Amino acid sequence: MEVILDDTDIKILNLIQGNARISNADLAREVNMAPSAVLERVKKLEQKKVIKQYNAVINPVAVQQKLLAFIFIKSKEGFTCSTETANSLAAIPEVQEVHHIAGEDCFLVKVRTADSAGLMELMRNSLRKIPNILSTKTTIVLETVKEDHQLVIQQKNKTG
Amino acid sequence: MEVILDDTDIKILNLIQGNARISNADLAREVNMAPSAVLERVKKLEQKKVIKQYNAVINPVAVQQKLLAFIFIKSKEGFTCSTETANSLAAIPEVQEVHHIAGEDCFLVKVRTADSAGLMELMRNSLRKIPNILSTKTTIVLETVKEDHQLVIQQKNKTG
DNA sequence: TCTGAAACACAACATGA
DNA sequence: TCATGTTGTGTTTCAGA
Repeated sequence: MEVILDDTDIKILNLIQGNARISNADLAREVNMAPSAVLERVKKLEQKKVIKQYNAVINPVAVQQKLLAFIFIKSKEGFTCSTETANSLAAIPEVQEVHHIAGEDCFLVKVRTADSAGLMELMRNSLRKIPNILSTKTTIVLETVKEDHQLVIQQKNKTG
Repeated sequence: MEVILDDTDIKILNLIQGNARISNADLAREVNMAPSAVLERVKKLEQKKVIKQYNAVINPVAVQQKLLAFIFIKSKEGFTCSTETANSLAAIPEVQEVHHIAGEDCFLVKVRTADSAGLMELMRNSLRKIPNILSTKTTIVLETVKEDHQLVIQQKNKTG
């Protein structure tokens, strides 16, 4: 099912993606509509899964999650990269992202742990237990300059 | 400044990170406190930047952002990896993440575009304009199995 | 740092256009 | 799909412990 979004929807998405706790009343003021109409649109966007979730972004350092790493994983299935392996990776709480990628490796995984010892433990315990993993290649992040998951949502041309 | 979080704070963070729009009243019920006390804690967590932001997570496909890629970037400064280059990368709206990484390459960048043509355009226009970039190595994501930025926040032992 | 109370604002729903 | 109006609930502030 294709979702059709008009300019008002896009305006709402752009406002809400950077400030999920904006009140419906404020949202209504920003787009010059009645609150009830805006609420209806937001509910519809949630229902259609255009809005997937509302997250509070927490400073990892404040909660003792100081290490960030990307791990490239090669699996036995080679080209096929079974969803089973992918799901096993996804089930690890420290794993924030699992991507099936093009190229020699099968998966790219983003993990966050307290420190290098935590990463070691994760690799020894959680990863080792997943069958079909052939090899891993870990890239440690020294410093994160930007980490923002807001999308660039294009408004349609009003003259188009 | 070190931030001290007690178990109530951690409970609040765990609740709010998965549901940023939870009402303060519900939050208060969950932790068995008066709404005013919870509000005070949340405000403090925001002020201390433990909570950095409230985001709505938007389905990229619904807003025509179908391509996800990771780009490894080698820069002329080699080992130093100037913050200037990092900031130039961070300034590109399609760039969601910029990490300074250990190893041969300098930066790992996560980008989201409409399609491969959009990625091509980004590399030709935005990246080409940044001096000091020596080479890039792009990894295309075929399928994202998991993408969740919630942290694993550990509660302290009540018996400790 | 918490509770409790009180004023105000908002969310949510129904109705009708 | 939107505006208006009503009701119940939530937010926010303040005093006091």
